[in-house]
Parts: sequence; structure tokens; C-alpha cells
Amino acid sequence: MHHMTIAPKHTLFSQGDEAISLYTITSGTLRLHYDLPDGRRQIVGFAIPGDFLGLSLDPRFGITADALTEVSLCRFERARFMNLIERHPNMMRKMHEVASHELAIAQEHMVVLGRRRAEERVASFLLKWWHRLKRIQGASPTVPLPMGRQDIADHLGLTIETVSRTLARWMRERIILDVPDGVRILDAARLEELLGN
Amino acid sequence: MHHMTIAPKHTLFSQGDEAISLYTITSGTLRLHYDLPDGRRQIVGFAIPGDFLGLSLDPRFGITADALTEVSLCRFERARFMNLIERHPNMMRKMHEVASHELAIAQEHMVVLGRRRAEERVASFLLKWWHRLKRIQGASPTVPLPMGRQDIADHLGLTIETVSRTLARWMRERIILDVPDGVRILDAARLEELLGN
DNA sequence: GGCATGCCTTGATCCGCATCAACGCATGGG
DNA sequence: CCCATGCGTTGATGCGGATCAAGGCATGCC
Repeated sequence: MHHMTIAPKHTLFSQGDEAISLYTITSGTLRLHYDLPDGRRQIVGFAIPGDFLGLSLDPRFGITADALTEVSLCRFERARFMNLIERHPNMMRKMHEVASHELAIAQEHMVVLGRRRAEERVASFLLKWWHRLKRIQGASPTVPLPMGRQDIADHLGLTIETVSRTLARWMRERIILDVPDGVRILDAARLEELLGN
Repeated sequence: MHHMTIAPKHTLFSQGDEAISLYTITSGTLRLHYDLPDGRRQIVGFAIPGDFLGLSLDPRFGITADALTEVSLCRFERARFMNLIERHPNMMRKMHEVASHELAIAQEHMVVLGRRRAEERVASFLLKWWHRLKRIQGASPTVPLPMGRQDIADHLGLTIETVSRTLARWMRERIILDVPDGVRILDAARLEELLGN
């Protein structure tokens, strides 16, 4: 086990790399994405403190992880970690719990990508991100957005223009307020409504 | 542990149900879907013999599973199963392997839903389904499609019309051949090409 | 300062797929 | 048989979001 830090825009691991390590994040945000050879990109999620990376048992990473901010994390040599953990059923159970919870999250995101309209997608993203950050920064209505507009677009299956226009409209309508490096949520109820359950 | 059978169009479990059981499929096909209150539906996957259902540790099912064909399966009382399995690290490890593999599948499907065009989506579906069935029915170029066109559409984030037109075009172009309850793949290389890697 | 670079915004236009509509065809029940 | 029902196909039209294009505004380097 070994502490480490990576700088913004640097890559922790890439899709196809041998998955010899496993990480837990202690500070910062990463984006997790799958890249197509022609440049199209799908961000499958963002990782924040408390999250695990590489807990899959596949021999290679299926996705790329890179830092949006400065990121601190603990790195474990995987073979050793698995060895250790297999002696502790509770730990193993916990790992499985985390993995299967991530599966549920992924399935919900499929609904967003497959069946929701642009505005619903952005509302879904903003509300989910906000709720997720509560564990870290409490219930503040100010939501930091360390990812750029293009990242949000690549997470939601939209273009940067559509994301930008949607947020701009909400600012005009006083649903959100533009603040440095994020937004402040003024009318969460309205956002829930736009989400359309 | 207990064998059981369910009839086509019948529901095994619904989203929100208490997840007291866990299943392994021995024959037949199910669709797994997430429903929005307004009727929109996302099919997150199809389950075939060998697959597990309900191995998540969430107390409730996040999705609905219903039978497309007659389905046979083994049902386990979950608490008992988990109790048993925690004494067997190898089993637990296997469960985790299955869950994390499903997560990888789900992430790949996000790319399809978020970043691929209609024709690529259908090609992706057809090829993946075909490869998956090889484990069951060998390498035959005849692909049974127990799911209807609407199900394919709801899996791919398209409409039934787009799926129907795409398959019809491929039939005209002799890429596939219409056979009862499925299609025969005549030109797999062309499909791979249409997938665009 | 001047200029380049990266990121975001805003407007105009376009197009891929959804929507709307009609029809075909099988199955089953009276 | 007739008719209803469910599912798939096919064509015509429309629209939501992509694409194309231009400009704004930081930041940083020379």
C-alpha cells in the first residue's frame, strides 16, 4: 500500500492497461471513460473520494481514468490485496456490495442515455452529482463542477453546445446561478420536475 | 434451493420488489428492464442460461425481469445463499467476478447508447447476441431472436421503426437472411464494418 | 502589451431518427 | 367464416439536437 498524487489532466490508467493495481481515492475528482478509435468518447462516470477504482477482476482495465483536479489516492498491488481480502469474508462481501451497487448505477445511467431527452439528462446529472457530493461537502446548494462542459456532454451522450445552452437557459430562468467553478442550485424542486421523475 | 419454471410474458420480479431470492437460469431468455413512470422503458440486458439474477446485495431489485420464452431456473433463498457462500472465499470471489464483469458489459453498452448511430447500435446488438449464444448453441450463423423488435429498440434506445428498417435494409443487401424467429448472418464481416470497430 | 490557446457561449442551418399514419399478415377465438 | 389483437413493415413528415460558424473571455507566455 502506497500513497500517491497525480496532477490535473494526467492519466491514472488507460483502457487496455494491465490491471495490476487497485486504488481508493482520498481527494480530487477523476473521469472514467471509454474511447472509440474515431475519437468519440463516453464518460461512464466520475470518481470522487471514497470510491474504488479497478476492483473488477478482469486482467485489463476496460476504461481510462484521468484526473480532473489534483488527486490523492492509495494504491494497492492487486494480487496482494486480493490475497489479503480472501481471508476476510466481510471485506470480500463489501467489495461485492460496492461492485453490484455500481452496476445498479450503471443501469440507471443507461435509462438516461437511452430514453431521456436532453434537458432531462442535464437535470439528472446535476441532481445526482449534487446529492453525491453531500457525503463530502454537506448540504450546500453550491455545486462545484470540476469537469468541463465537454465532459458533461460526453457523460450524457450530448454535444457541448446542448449542455451549454441548457445551463444558460436555467441561469436565465433563475433555476441555477453561475458561480466560479460550478453552479448554485436555486430551485431544486424545478430541476426535479424537469427530470420528469 | 428449488427448481421452477415460468411461462412467456410472465414476470419473475419487478423493480422495487424485495430481493429475497436469487436465481440461476437453466433454459430460456428473459429481458431485464427499467421502466419510467411515463411508459418509457430501457432494457438493460437479456438473460440466458448460465446467467445469475439478483446477485446484487441491494435489498430491492432495481430492475424488472420477465420471460420472453418459457424459462427454467433455480431459485435460492438469498439470506441462506449468502450465508453459505461467505464460508467459501472462492465462491464469493466468483460472485464478485460475475458482478464486475457485468459492470464492464454495462459500461460498454453506455458507449452504444451515448455515442453510436442507429445502424451501429443494431450491428452491435446483433453481433454481441450472436457471440453470446455461441456458448449455448455453438457457432451456427442462425441467430434466434426471442425478443421482439420493440424489445431490441428498447435495448438500443431507438424506435421499433428504426430497428425494423435497419434489419429490412440488411436483408435487401444480403447481409442477413430472414428466418423464422430470428435471422441468419450471411456477411458477418460487413456487420463488423458497420459497427465501425 | 500582443498573441496564442483553451473553454464556453450563442446563433443559423441541417439531418438522423422520431413521430404519425396506414397497411400486411399471422394467430386465435367466437 | 369473420373479426379482433398483436406485431412488424413501409412511407411521409417533423423536430430535437447535431453540426457549422463566429465570437467572447480568461489565462499564460513572449
